[in-house]
Amino acid sequence: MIEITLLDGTKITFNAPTTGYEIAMQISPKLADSCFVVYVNDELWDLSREINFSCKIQLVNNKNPDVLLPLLRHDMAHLLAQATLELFPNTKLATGPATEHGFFYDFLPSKPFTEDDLSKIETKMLEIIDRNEEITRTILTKEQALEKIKSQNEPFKVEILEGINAETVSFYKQGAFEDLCLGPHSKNTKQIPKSFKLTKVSGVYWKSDSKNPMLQRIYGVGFLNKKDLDSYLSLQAELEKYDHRKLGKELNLFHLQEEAVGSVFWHEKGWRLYLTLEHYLRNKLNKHDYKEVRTPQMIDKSLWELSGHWEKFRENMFIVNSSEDTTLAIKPMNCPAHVQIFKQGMKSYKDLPLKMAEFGCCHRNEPSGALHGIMRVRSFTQDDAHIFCTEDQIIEETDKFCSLLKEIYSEIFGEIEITVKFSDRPEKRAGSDATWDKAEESLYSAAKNAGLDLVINKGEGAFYGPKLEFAIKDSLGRDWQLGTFQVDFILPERLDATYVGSDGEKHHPVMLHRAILGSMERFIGILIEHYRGKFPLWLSPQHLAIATVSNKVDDYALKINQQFQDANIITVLDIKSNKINYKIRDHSTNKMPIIGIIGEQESANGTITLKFLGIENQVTLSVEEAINLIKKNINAKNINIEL
RNA sequence: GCCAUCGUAGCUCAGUGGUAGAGCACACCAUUGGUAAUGGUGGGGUCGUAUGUUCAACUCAUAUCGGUGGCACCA
Repeated sequence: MIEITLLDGTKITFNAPTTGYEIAMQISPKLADSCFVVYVNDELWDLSREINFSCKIQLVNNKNPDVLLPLLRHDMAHLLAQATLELFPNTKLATGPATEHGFFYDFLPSKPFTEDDLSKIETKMLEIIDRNEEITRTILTKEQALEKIKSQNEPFKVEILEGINAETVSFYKQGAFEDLCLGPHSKNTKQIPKSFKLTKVSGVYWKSDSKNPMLQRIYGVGFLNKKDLDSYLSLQAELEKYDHRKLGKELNLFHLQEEAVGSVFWHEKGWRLYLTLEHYLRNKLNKHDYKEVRTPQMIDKSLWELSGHWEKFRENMFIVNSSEDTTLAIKPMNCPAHVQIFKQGMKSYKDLPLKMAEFGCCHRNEPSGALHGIMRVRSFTQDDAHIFCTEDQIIEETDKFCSLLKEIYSEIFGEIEITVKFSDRPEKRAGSDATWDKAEESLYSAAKNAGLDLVINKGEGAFYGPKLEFAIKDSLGRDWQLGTFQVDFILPERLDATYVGSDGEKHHPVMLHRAILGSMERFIGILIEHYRGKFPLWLSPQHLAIATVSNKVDDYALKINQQFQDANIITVLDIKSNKINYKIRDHSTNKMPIIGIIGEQESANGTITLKFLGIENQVTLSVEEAINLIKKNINAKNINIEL
């Protein structure tokens, strides 16, 4: 006898093996119809799979969207593969899982898929849903499965199967399409909602390895219903408006052009933003014992050979042959140069920790496909610093860094979601296990101590030490690394940096590589998207537009413009002969935080009317009051204007 | 670098095998108007670049450069 316990504790008994579907039918045919899969003792099973033991079950229908959605997306992936094979029979299959918003399937097509093919495939997918094909599961031994797949001439499936460590494997079949798959799946194709859309086609390397042949991946997005799909699609369209490349052009912050691929032309407004950030950061560094330096842009090859970069990083370095016997490299990073400064003169343990900072301009010859607006460029400036310290100082320095970073991020962003990854020892590494134990432990506990939620990134550390990576999502959900903190036991030794310890002996210091913003370019890109171009007053490249109602008050406007400028307020004087309506629209669309309106009333009273971006109320103040109000908000780094 | 895709005026975009068009922006003229576009006139493009097919190429083909979406890369 089989006893089935339902979620509410109800027990149903069967004399023979049953299925999820039969159980649901016993409760009500309507329920059975609405269900997709069933939890059997916390494992998801197909409804048609035989249950031959007593267990706890939970039927899954669209009241369990978190469980159902990934399952349906997996159904959609199979549907995609089936449709593609029907249209292009010579296509070879790789894999096709569900993703965060949909699904994909990887194929080796006989002729490359183009975007035009997507709509054909999509139509075929809808057709298969209407055919209402039963989805069935069969179990084969590994040998049987291998024979089957080989007869189907599916080389990638063979490779997948060979990598599976199990005696039996499952296949799922719908119509003529059959796929090696763990499952579970819905009962039939009719159950798959028609709320999906094929979005893009991309080349992908088999097993994500660029040495392998390139397959083609077809991506789709999929949701429980049409409404969810539509709201996802319109949200994506909305978010595109906040792309930093679009806003950078619209707000006249910077541009890129093909004669300088991967390098930014900063326009006046973008550069003002850059300088504001740099100035802000420099003040922070001064308050935290950092010493700012400046190192050469081009350094002889011999130093890069010593540091190991010539061997490991040469592909990405720009090389300059300045004469027949001299080869210089434009620096791709600042660390070796900072070590050179450290090495000047004799250092004592009393000099440690020594924090050397540089707004270091680096060049890396990134692959063309990696470039992305100002977020990934070939010429960029790191807010770099290296902390030379003893092993015993790692914990405290990590702690100080984390709290400084948190302070800076919260001042700049206000509320923002940041993920912190902790990358520990990779397989290939330098240094002893004892050293790694110590480095990982100190970094981990210090980060925890600073209140950071850590995601463990197993084996992803640098070869010279563990690291913390601070990452953020852009407006379209892409992840970007900002800050970083890395423990390095290797470079000081390689470049022979030493200090004299209290024992009178020479020792190699530990080097902590750290950046808070990461690169100025990427950070500004993130900042543009985060604020959607509407920067807080203190970061805004311009503070106040002085707009006249008519040319009768030009003289007054000129006079007070000078007063604001004398108070270090960045103004734009607009005495053009446009109507005030036009001027307000113009400055508002350009995200000017404050518009100062000057008409005959203001001129007569020695006042200015301030209108704040996104705020209904406006105020009329004396020029002096207005200056104080603006200065107050700038100095307080308020995210929103406080009147 | 790889797969797909795109490249027309400063910007956003339309367009056709017979050497191009709109709106905004810009210039000039008129208007001096109090809270998100005042009206008129005008200038501006060898249609990314090169080669080819053709009587004729912005349109078709090939190559190349650059952008975009992914993949790989980001020590």
